[in-house]
Amino acid sequence: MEGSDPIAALEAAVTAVAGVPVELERPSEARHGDYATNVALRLAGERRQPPREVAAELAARIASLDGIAAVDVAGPGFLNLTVDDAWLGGALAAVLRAGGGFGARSAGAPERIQVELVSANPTGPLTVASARNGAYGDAVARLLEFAGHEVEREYYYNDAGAQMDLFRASVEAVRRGEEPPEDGYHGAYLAELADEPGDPVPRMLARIEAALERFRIHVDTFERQSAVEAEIPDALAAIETYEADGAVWAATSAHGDDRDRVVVRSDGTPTYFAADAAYIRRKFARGFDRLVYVLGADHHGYVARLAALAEMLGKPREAVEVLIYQLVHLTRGGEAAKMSKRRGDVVFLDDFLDEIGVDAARWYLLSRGHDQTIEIDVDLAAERSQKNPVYYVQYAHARIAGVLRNAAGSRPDPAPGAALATEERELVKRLLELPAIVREATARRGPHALPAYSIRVADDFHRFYHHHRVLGSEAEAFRLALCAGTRTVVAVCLDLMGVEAPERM
RNA sequence: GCGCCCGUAGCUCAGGGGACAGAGCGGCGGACUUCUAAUCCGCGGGUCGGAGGUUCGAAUCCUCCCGGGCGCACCA
Repeated sequence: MEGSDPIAALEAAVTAVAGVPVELERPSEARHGDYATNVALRLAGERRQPPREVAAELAARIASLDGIAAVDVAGPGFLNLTVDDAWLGGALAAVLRAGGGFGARSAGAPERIQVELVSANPTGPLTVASARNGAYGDAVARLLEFAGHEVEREYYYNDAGAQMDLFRASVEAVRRGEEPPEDGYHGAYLAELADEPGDPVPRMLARIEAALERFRIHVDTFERQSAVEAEIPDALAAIETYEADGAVWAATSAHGDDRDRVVVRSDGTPTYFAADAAYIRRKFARGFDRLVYVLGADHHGYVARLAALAEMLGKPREAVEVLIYQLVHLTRGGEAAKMSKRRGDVVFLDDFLDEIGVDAARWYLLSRGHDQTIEIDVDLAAERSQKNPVYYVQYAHARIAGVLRNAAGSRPDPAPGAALATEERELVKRLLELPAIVREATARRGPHALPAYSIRVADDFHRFYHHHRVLGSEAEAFRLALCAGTRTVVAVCLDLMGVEAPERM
């Protein structure tokens, strides 16, 4: 792993000198060197020595490390390291050797992980709210796979129960030429479902699956609520329950929940939470080490009760991970667009994709932290699609692909033949950030770091490209290697986001 | 009332203990005999919601307050 992460290797070398873990960061200012660490400031306290004194002592020893051109003590006691060109060349060689696996396999102990995503009931087409769930959940799944875990994507849906009865009744009403029930479903899609005979639910589900595939989300397994409900008695026997007020309760408050939850109503019917219990038990029985739920902010109350269920089933509560994303607010022409499925004025995923495209849609939905609500003016997103930064990044990839096509026959060589220019050094250093970016994005379940980082990569590449000729220059071999490394890094980022890396634009 | 999330540039948002706070869009002004100008370069733009606290050092951590979003079912 460290063999393909030059930064981690350098950090390990400096750590060996300092005696405590060292993290290198990239200073915002060029005069602060290539990499900086505050380790001397941290050590000063425990050594009861002035920080700059500690720094000076460490600097002398770090300066003799392989690849270090200079070490400066700055400010209150920062150590600013400058690496030499040969080190950067070696690092670039490591990127090229790793190829599409650069930054991958960071998981110490690979797990079997299930990511449950979208799980919208098939009572209508997917909306943009589900699109955020899907884009986010799928990106997290891709990150986990990239880290080396075995990941399965699952979609859970209701195929029986009151809402589905109402949905079927709404379709039936349309077939009879009547208005759907007052509290039923009303979209134009009902007419299409009514045109064909039989149960509309499987066809609605097929349409949803097709929309997800178009959105580049492949669901491995679909789980039906009716199948899960059949296992409710077994699940209730496996957890702590008691009777009170004529109902059966699960003792979730003993496991971190605010209160206990009813699992069987006083009329004898099980609650939705009873199905949750059966479902989570079934998931564990299928052999997953970790269960990831991707849920909207309106479900944040589930976190405690699902963890409680895991504990009651004898699993560590950390084995259930509930990822909460904030809601998507859509506006159209300044007016808030309604998101209820029972109204006709919703924005469906397919329409959204028609307007702004799959790449821009995925990029846009992933660009914000999942803890942040998103506001999208649908008209604006469509109108300004050319200005979406996704094209800026894709263009970098296409540009490189073009150069490499034209360079056919010419051999890349990551060893610098001459002193590297500023733009070349900056670009190499940028590429080397990928493993840390990916590790952190994975650990924090925050794929929004990827678009932010890939913009910086594209930025550094476009600047390099503008200032330096690749083909026919004296530095052609090195620059071709730099182009190849950049293409790899951009392609890895785009793939983790589910965005295409085009060869031409 | 209780719980979760969020207040950073005109707008949409990054940054989640370090050195003068960033990007995109929008505004203004420049650059193509060129491997792709979907590019590059420059200018302007900020009480990081407010007040305390911890720290050598706070947009970042803690407390309180203000403002916004979302939840607090024997619904699904």
